[in-house]
Amino acid sequence: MISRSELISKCLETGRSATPQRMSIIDELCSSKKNLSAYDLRGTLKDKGHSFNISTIYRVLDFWIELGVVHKMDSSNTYLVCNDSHTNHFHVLLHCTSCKSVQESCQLSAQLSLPDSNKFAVNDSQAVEINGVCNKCQ
Amino acid sequence: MISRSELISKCLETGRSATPQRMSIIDELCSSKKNLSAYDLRGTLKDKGHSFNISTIYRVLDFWIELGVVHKMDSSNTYLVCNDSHTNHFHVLLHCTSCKSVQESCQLSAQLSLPDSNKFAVNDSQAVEINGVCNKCQ
DNA sequence: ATCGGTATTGCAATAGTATTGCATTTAAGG
DNA sequence: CCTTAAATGCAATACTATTGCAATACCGAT
Repeated sequence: MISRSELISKCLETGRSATPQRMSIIDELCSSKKNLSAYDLRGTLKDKGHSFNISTIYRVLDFWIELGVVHKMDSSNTYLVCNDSHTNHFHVLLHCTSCKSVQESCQLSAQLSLPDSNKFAVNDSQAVEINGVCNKCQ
Repeated sequence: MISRSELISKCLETGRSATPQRMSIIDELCSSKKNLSAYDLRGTLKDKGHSFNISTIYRVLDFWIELGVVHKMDSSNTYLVCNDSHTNHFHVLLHCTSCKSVQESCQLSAQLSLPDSNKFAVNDSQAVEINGVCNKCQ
């Protein structure tokens, strides 16, 4: 998982501030075992004494997405911290529809980034979601 | 594009009815040049004299998704008719973030369906979305 | 044709997700 | 410090989706 100092470096590199809100929210998402919705995140943070407006949550999530640190799972409207070293900005997330876990597949990532390159320019820093059943649940 | 009689056959095969609502909604989606949201669909149908409750729209869309005829684009909450012959139920949709067009990539579909098979069982009849810029927009 | 049971749809309330404009506060360099 | 651009708070609103129950339609058996 990405470290706190790496997160701060990423902010500075792009000339953005590592504000308390941004750090609280990413810390919470980093320490969560599972992906969370914006409202989930607001709830758990509120329980810990940090009350943020929902618009702040969304804006901060968008901020970390821009920096390539967070991915949104569109099929469930949840967010998760990208768990690799960010050398490859195209990720495949295997979402288990039974236990709801999400794992990244490096194998698939590598294959997907190559084909069709001259016909369709794949955007950076995106994640595709594939639904299925993980080996534990099979 | 799938024909009206094929659609009806699919209903009968699975013991479901091809009701007027189901046929109107799929007809509208078939004739649309682009993917539509549930509320878009309700709006265009209303303009043509068919007023359906929004819950009916959602239920009918779910019905066609179950039959593998419609895909949902989770990143934009829109729906589109699957434009191939349904021999392969795993589709990759290339979504142009510039012109919003969606095209299916058979090349990618074939690759994605194979790897990791013993570790992660990919669900049938799903579509993955990849954002990028199509060759027209480049 | 009619009946009866199941599937489907309508209704409208409600839940869940996300954005907006503007006021206020904070961060960070000079 | 002071300035100003960036970030956040607020709260209204828009957009997306689901629910429970009543009403209606479909369809096979009679």
